[in-house]
Amino acid sequence: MSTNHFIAERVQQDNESQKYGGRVVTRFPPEPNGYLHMGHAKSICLNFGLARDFHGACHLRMDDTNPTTEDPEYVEAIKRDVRWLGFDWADKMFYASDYYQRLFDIALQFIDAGKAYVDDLTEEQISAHRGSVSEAGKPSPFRSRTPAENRALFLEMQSGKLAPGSKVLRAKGDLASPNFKMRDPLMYRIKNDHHYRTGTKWHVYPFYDFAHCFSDAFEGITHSICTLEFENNRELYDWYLRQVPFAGAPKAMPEQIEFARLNVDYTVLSKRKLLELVKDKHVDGWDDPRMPTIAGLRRRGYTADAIRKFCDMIGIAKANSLVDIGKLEFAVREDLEARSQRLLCVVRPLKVVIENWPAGKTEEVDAGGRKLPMSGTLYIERDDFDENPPKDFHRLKPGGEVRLRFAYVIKCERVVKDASGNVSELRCSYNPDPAHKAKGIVHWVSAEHCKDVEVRLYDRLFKDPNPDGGEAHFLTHLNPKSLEIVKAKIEPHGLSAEPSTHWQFERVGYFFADPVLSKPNAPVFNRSVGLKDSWAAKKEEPKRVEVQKTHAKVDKEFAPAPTPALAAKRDAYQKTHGFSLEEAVILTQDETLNAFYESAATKHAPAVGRWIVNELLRALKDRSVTELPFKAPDLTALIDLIETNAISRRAGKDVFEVMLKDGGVPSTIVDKLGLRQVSDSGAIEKIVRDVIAANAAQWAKLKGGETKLLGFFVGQVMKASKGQANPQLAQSLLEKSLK
RNA sequence: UGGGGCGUCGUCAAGUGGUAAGACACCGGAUUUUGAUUCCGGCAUUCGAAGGUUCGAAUCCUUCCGCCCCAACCA
Repeated sequence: MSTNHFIAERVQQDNESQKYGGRVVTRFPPEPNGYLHMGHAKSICLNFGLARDFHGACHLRMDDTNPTTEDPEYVEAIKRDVRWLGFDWADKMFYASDYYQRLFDIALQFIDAGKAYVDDLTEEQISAHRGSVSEAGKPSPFRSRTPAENRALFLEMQSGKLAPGSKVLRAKGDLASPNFKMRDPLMYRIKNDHHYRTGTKWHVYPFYDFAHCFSDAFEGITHSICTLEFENNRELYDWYLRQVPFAGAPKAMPEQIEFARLNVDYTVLSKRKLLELVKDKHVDGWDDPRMPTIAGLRRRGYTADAIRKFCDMIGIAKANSLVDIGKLEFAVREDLEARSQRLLCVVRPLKVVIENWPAGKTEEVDAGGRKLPMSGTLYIERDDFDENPPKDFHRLKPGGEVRLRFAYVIKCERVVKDASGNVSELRCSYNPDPAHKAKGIVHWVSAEHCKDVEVRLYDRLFKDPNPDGGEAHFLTHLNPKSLEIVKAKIEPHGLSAEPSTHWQFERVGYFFADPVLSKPNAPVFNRSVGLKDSWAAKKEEPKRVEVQKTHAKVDKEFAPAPTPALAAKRDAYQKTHGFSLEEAVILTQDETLNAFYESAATKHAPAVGRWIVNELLRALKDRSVTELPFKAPDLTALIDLIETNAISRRAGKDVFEVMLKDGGVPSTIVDKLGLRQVSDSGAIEKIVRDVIAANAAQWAKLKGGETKLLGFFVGQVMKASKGQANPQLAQSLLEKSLK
């Protein structure tokens, strides 16, 4: 797993700052309510990969807080799949259900502290009370119950005597928060179902948000990585943790980091949908080779190495994306290419009789180490013969020649057809000279010696690249031809294939001896993936739609100035200092910023204004200018240094960074940093010469006409001078040297 | 409509003011008794759009556009 993504970077930073004392603990937290799929593989590779690369640990935790949907079968499947993918959680196997008591105690703490209450509202009422995007939530009439009352009620919820849905425990959040997750989140619900691990001990079960953050904290997780849809939950994650005096909080609290979940075209990756496929028998179980589950891929013949390679290829980022399934297939082919023994197998046989073959003769031909029996009657692939072939067809055609792989060249003398006009047999002759050349090669088996074998040709489960995407239900996109079972003719050696072994059927694809369907001497082969077929691609007509980009011009809209006085200034600034409308708008958008500008603009007003618009705003983000460690006159002084050419603008930015961080007087900072603009052409000329010498190859390219390299050279000169050179001067000297 | 995110090649994805990485796909060409593999070469004058700041912008500022997520007693 490569570790150059933003999450690894965050972990690295935390290590450097010693936020967790150098500890790195991640976790993979599946809920045992279904089988793991490719999306989980991405998360597993990420979490275990991080732990490995940073010498930390990755916990495997069953996030089992819902007795209704969970099952021990899934726990076993999950463990098997993680292990198969090549990861080891050592002794770090955990269950959220083991934390029920601790979680319950924390809930009691919330209650006693007046931070949680038992609510009798119905589900619909709670929803209605939550408010909307434009209005705050309304408090539940039960929000003001006393801690004692809430405690008694919560204990009663746990007694088992209450009906599910009759009461919930809620945290007192912020009903006015723009984040719905904060509007009195639910902590516990009543469920009287049997739990697969705790049986009937519990009648209240914690919700995800409440259980997950504390589970992480209990285990000392440092980086709690989840998918994008939990971004809104992060505020609540942090909030819950801060409410309880806890080891590490708030400084070393686990941090939740989100990344984009995996989407792959021509398939679905949601446990709910996969469960539907299994339950409604659209596939043959969770490990059906058409399923994108780890178990399905494994049975299809995909390897753990290939899946890990695929996860490496797609990277980790925050943009929603739909990955081309071809990438997975590439990873699979690459891996299988190296590890598969070769076999000759004719999937759709066409009989070939070699008329000049000596009657009754069997010859053993050498096929790279193994022997292949050859006789006068053969099978070749139906697709390898075409009566009316397209241009560049290298295979068999009437009167044409083709080489039998590892054997002789044959020539098609006659085509035999059945009553309905279908080609039933080819009459051929062979050329006994093994050195005789032919353009194409074809695989074959001897009719007399070959064996019948069951081959399962799997194709993508859905016809549509994005079965989840459109209006239609995903099942309507099911590919009716996702499985074709054929009886193939295989060379005798093929029968010895042990279950779970990988093979390449030459010119056809990679196949896997099915671990459950195969019998001794009767393997069943699953097609893992076909060979890359550039001939098939060539036959298809090119289809490429040019997308015309539209360059629409947009008019800017600005909010009116907050006060008439500011509105007046807005006009005045444009007239007196030559500001554009948008610059004037920014400088008059609020009183404080405007006051800051006014008191800084005692000199070089346009430059001061532009600096505020383009530099200060970036540094400010959501802060106010009053929080800055320096005052308006300091900014004036900085601009003065730049405008009078005492320092370069580039150096001015460095000074500004220091001011932002520690405050201080610009001229003092300039002295401390040793920044004085170098406008002496002799000094710059020397730097220019050095830079040219050090980058001879690029210089040659620039001389050759790659003008964009000029910027690169200016940059190098700036760097060499520590930002002190006058860039215009540097550029003109470079241009002069160019001639 | 409030909030949280995200827009870089057909598809993923680096890039953090100084030459637009890499991979898949695609297109050549070489080698080949698998139209596979391997090898070599080509593939973003431009980063959602438009303006601006700067010697220099994918990166900083402004406005606009598009997509995803959030008002589950699921996780």
